[in-house]
Amino acid sequence: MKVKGQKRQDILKYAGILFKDKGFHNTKMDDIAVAAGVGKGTLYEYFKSKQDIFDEACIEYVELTIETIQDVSNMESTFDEKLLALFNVKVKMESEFENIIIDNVLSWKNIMSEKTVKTIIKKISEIYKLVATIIDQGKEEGVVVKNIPSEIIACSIIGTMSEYLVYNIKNKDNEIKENDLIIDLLYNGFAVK
Amino acid sequence: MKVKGQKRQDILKYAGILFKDKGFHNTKMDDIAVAAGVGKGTLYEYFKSKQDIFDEACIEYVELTIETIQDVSNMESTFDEKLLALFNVKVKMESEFENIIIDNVLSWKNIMSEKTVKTIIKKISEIYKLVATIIDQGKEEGVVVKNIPSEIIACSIIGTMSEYLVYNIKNKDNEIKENDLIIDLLYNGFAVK
Amino acid sequence: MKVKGQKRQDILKYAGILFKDKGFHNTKMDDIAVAAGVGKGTLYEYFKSKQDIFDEACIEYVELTIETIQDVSNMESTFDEKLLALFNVKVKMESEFENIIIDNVLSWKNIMSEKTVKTIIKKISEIYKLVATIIDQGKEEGVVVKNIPSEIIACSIIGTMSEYLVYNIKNKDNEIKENDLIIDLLYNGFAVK
Amino acid sequence: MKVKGQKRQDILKYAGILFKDKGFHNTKMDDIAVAAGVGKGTLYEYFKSKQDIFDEACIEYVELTIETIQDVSNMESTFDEKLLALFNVKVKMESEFENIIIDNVLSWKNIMSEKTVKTIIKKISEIYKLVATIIDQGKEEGVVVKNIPSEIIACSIIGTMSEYLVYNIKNKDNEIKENDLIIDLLYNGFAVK
DNA sequence: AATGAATGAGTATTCATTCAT
DNA sequence: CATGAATGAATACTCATTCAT
Repeated sequence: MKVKGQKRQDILKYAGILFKDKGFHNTKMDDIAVAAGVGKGTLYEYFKSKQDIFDEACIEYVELTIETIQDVSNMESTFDEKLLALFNVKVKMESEFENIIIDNVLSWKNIMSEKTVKTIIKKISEIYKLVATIIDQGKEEGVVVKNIPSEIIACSIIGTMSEYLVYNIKNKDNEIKENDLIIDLLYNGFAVK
Repeated sequence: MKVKGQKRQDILKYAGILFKDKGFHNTKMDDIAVAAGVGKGTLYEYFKSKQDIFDEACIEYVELTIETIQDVSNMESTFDEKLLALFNVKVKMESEFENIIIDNVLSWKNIMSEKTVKTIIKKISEIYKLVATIIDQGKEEGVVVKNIPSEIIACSIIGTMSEYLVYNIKNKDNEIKENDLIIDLLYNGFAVK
Repeated sequence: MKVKGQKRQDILKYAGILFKDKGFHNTKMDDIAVAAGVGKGTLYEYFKSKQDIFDEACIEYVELTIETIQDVSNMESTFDEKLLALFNVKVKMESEFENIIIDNVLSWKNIMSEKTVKTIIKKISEIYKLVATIIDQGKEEGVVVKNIPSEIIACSIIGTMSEYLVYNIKNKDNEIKENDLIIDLLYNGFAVK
Repeated sequence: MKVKGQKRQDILKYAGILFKDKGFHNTKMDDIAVAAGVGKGTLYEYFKSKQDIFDEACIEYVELTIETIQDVSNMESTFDEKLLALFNVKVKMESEFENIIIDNVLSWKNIMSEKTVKTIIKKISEIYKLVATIIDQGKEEGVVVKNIPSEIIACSIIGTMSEYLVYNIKNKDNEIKENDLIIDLLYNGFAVK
């Protein structure tokens, strides 16, 4: 079983798209083979099983997410700018793979192998840490309160972001601007001052 | 002295639990029959198909959620108390059926029938409206800012709640208290004043 | 298990109609119960099984056929008239129960019980004998050749009749008249004299 | 060195035998797979469904019948010889597949697909035409009367043949000889001259 | 006697996986 | 390396039969 190579990447890429569109059980090995432009037998040259492809595709996706957030984190920008970038990057991500993995690792535990679930949970905590890093920058810049742990703030940001995207599902293309109320809400909360 | 329709309710109840635990495709009709304590054929006396059971179980769950939130909304309490209740009620709900439905209506579109997806989307907007009603009360009480639409605030609350539960997944039994930082975050945001 | 009674007759009658219209396997016990206007359980008060109903209905039908031919045989008529009557009676019979039984006892052996097949084969030979009796009358009248056994002539008559009905399937209502070519054929054959 | 399509032919052949022996509903896909010496899944590589196999097997059989009769028609023989050949060929056919199809296209309409029924009815009319051609030859030879349409004479011949075979069911191997009474009957009828 | 709700044995079909070429 | 024809385990659903009322 080969572990590297362009063909392997192709399979993962097209399988990922199909899993996203049709779910695990409605995606057939035939579909994947056709989409990836290889013979059905070839899938088994690169992967042990359908399960295996699914697991790898999920990990692949999470890693892509991490890279994207890493990119945001690495930007030469203020906290404010990065927060906005995070929102808008998330929009793009969501529209590519929806939230079947990140938001549902736990519901999907019966599809992913135990081992992959663990891998992904670990990777998700990386995402939290990355977002927390960005928040730490905000604290250093003096725009974020210091008395709340960054990871809890990350919770609020990621959760609000996700929910807002569902709420706004129809206007997927809309970019979030810095003066959007949802941003104001994150910064200032809803309490009357 | 069985109540008429009791058997139907039993089937829905146990099917719901199984779907939640193992997903649609990994739940077999046999499993449901055994769990509900009826013969396999009996399932088809009450439901047209497995699909039908799934759809009804989902609707049932969403309706249960609505009722629960309705109860919170109907409480003779301040906004502050209701918000806390919402958090803690959500904890209990989640631990019973996770969020496979609400958060994923759109990803599940290939499992639920088109008709049921529409029904559920309508019902979810009821949830938003109910939460918005609670927020309106907060506005009347003068504790919630009036310049942000209640539904957007609902987004922030529901999203933060969901994410916080995932973050806190290991300590499921922990009740959220009024002085929890996550509540502070919702009220005041993370901006330095 | 009751063996007599109007309700039993009703069941047989409606079951016969359904078997004829839809075949054995496509006729459900539910259908029979509804058609006969009784409860499903009641069918089992009068019959051991679906198989049993089918067998009895077949026998019933063959007996009806025999009675009909008996009636023709008993007519106060010449051979010529009886032959014509036979043709036209057959038309009516066919249109009521097609030829699923008489013509196919052997093909249906897997549906009818062995015992019923034997019963019916015996009854069919009665039909042959009845037709032979009519032919004997023709011999006595001096219109039918005496050197061919009546049962072989019966073969020719019954076979030609059946096939002609299939050939003429579209004009079911057409009565065969004494000057029809098919009758001429039976009397005189196709050889040039 | 298997011929392309050989496996498909095998399936059809063995399915045909089973359908003939046990009927449509009593022939299981498992039976066909075992009889044809292939895996159950393989059946679905070559046919869409059980229905499809049945339909094709029926058509196959009718085509075989047509070919056989065509062969008789093509013989370099007199009408008398061909008529005899027809009788004896029919014996062999019958003993291989009985008459479940030809005689019953109409009763079977709920088993065969509508499309196949139409196909077969068309093919059966070919059989009539073929037999009529043979009769035409008889007319040319001056041994068959010219005032009766050949297709009606075909009716008489085919019907008498079928019925005689049922009558003679026990002595299947007996060949019909030119001086058999049944042949005399067809040529000269039963009328006293 | 009459019923019909409950049942579970029985079957067509699907699809991940194998392996000869 | 690559393939896809062949496979059979697995499963939703049907319907004759039973039996408590």
